[in-house]
Amino acid sequence: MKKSDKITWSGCPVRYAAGVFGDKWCFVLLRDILLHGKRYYGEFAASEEGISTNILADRLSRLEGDDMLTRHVDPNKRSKVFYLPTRKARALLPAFLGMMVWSTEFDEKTAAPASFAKAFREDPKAAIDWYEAEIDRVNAGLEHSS
Amino acid sequence: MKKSDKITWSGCPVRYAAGVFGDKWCFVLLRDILLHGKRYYGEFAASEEGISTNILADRLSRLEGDDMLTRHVDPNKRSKVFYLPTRKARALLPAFLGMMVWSTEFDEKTAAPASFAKAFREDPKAAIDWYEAEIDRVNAGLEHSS
DNA sequence: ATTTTCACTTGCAATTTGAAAGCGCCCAAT
DNA sequence: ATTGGGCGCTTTCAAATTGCAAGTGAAAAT
Repeated sequence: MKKSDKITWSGCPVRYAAGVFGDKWCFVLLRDILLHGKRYYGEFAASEEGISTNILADRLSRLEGDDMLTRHVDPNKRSKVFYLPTRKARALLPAFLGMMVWSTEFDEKTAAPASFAKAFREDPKAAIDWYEAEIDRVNAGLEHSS
Repeated sequence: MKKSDKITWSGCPVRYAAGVFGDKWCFVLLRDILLHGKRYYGEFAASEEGISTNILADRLSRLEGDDMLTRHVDPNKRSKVFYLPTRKARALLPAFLGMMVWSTEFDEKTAAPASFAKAFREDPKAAIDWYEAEIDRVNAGLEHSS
């Protein structure tokens, strides 16, 4: 029985969000996909945080099961696999960027430039659109695939 | 050694956020404080999700250590304890409400009314201000205390 | 004085995590 | 045709975390 099977919580939006990505590694994976343009299993495995492969595989399949990612075998090199964010995952961008703004304000060691928070606060929609376009750009080379 | 001691991750805003509240129970506690007006230990312990008291105590002290909450003995009844959200915790409201909007869109079993998401999307600032005012109102009766 | 309330703490079994090794598939080179 | 890597997981097992239940000690109520 997987952890997610036990979470039968339903109704409360915060519980729902916690069930889907209220977990250190899901957080990091979604960041890599939504903000860092990563798509391949190997790219996730190589992340700075050093996720171990058993956890990585578990979280990827959980996110797939939650309709956040779709799994694809690379048609050009069928031993490689990539994951694309669904519309549902992409819709998290505003909340994710909101968290980033929060971190840049309260983490004294933040690596994010102040200009990011400023830009987001002045025109959130423009900032979101910029990241959306990035996601499209990264996906473009992949989404003709099975 | 506590879990938070090991997370020496610094720099990345998403990692920072994950370190502070990227955990099911921290999520739920912050929801109770920011959105449900809960302040007392006993109120958290009685939450629908059934957090066990050892975990509750651990998360409360972690959040206190992360400067999200301050702990206070109730001066009117010194065997009771309450926790107040700091400015840092309150600053999470926009991101939290953003997550709620996301959940109401993608959780088919959501209990949140569609009107909430609609209101937030039409005027995020007004929605945030409404919750801020609620927090002030709940705090008002408590914050003269030690 | 005694019991009850309340905020934790402790003990312990069960679950989850994480580092490392293993496995099977695909592809490239020989 | 065979071999050797690269790659995406899966397995193993010890260590860390969780969660239930019971316990503790201070403060209130009786």
